[in-house]
This record gives sequence, C-alpha cells and structure tokens, in this order.
Amino acid sequence: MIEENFANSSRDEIEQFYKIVSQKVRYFRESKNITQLDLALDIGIKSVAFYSNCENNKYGKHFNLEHLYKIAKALDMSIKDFL
Amino acid sequence: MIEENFANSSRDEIEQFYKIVSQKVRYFRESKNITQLDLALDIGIKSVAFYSNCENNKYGKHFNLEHLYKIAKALDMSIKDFL
DNA sequence: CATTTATTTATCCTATAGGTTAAGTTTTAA
DNA sequence: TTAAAACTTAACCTATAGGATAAATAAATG
Repeated sequence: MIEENFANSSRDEIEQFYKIVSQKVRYFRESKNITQLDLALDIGIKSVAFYSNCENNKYGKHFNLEHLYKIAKALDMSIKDFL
Repeated sequence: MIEENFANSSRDEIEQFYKIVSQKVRYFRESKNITQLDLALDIGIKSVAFYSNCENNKYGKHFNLEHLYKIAKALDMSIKDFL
C-alpha cells in the first residue's frame, strides 16, 4: 500500500525523529538532575504522566515545538540542542 | 492578571517564536524560488491556504515540528536553520 | 491590460494533540 | 525492608490544531 499521503517523509521517519528528540531531552534533563515532575511543572504541564509519555513516545504522545521551546528555557539551553 | 498558567514562557513569547520560525521558512523558500503551493504539496498539505496562514501566523495557524522536519527535507536544509 | 500564477482572507469541520486522573511499578535512601 | 520519591501504564476527555474550501487580492507575464 502507498505509504502516506504523498508527503516527502514516512510516518516511521517522523516517529524516529520524535524519538531522537525526546532521547535528547531526557539526556539533558537527567544530566542536570531535574525530575520529570519538576520539568513538567516548569513548562506548564501539571501531569507528570503526560510528560513521561512524551519523553517515552508512548500512546502517541510527543513533544511539540512549544514544549521544546519551554524545555530549552527551563534547562538553559538552545532548542537546537534537541534537534 | 497572572499571565499564563505558571509556565516559564508567556503566550506572546511563544507567538514571537513562531513568527521568527515562519519568517525563516519564507526566506529560504523564496531564496530557492519555490512557491507556497509546491512546498505545501511536497510536505503533504493539499491546501495552499493553510500553508499561507502558517507562514503568516494568521488565524492561529503555525508550523509544527513535523512541518519543519518535512520543510527542511524539501528545501534540503537542516531543521535547525529555522530555529 | 487581460489572463494566468501566486498569495491571502476567512469560515467551517473533525480527528486527535494535549492534557488529566488514578493506579501501578521501579528506584532511592534511611 | 520499607517508605517516599520517581517514573510508567493506561484509559478517558475535550479544546483546538490541522486541514479543506471558496472566494478575494496581488504579482507576474505576454
């Protein structure tokens, strides 16, 4: 079957991309010894669960541009570091 | 009134961020002489109107991570170039 | 200018992103 | 060894992101 809807990237490719992004987020978060809960609250998410699912790409959850912007700010980094 | 919901970034700040992103997209798109329609189709959006609104940040539309990933690919650039 | 090509405005629709909650599991440290 | 802290699973809800459509404007081109 035809992959997607004629876009230049497959679903798998995008998923892979999201995975790498969240791995980087986790890496830098842990390296700064910040808990998921603290970071989640810092970026305006009241639920660790949602944050966790984003960091693990579970249940179709993933970070978006806005999350990354805020996370970068919270960790005092550049958003480019996650890409 | 208290700005947002205790997130580390204001709504305006995020809007400003989106604006800069789309300005860069437009700049590189034009510099490669590609029309909105062509780029839109390339990234799997069938409606130029939607693409245009994203590029102009009109009606609350804006590019997301996935759009940027595909646009980068289409323009043969790095997603970091838009951030 | 006329006509085509490119972009923008504006309205409408719906699948799902973005979030919550509650309950479980795993890790840490006393 | 256990209690608290940290993280994960999973189900559920809803506002809106993501998109389509149609019609209007603006820019190029012959």
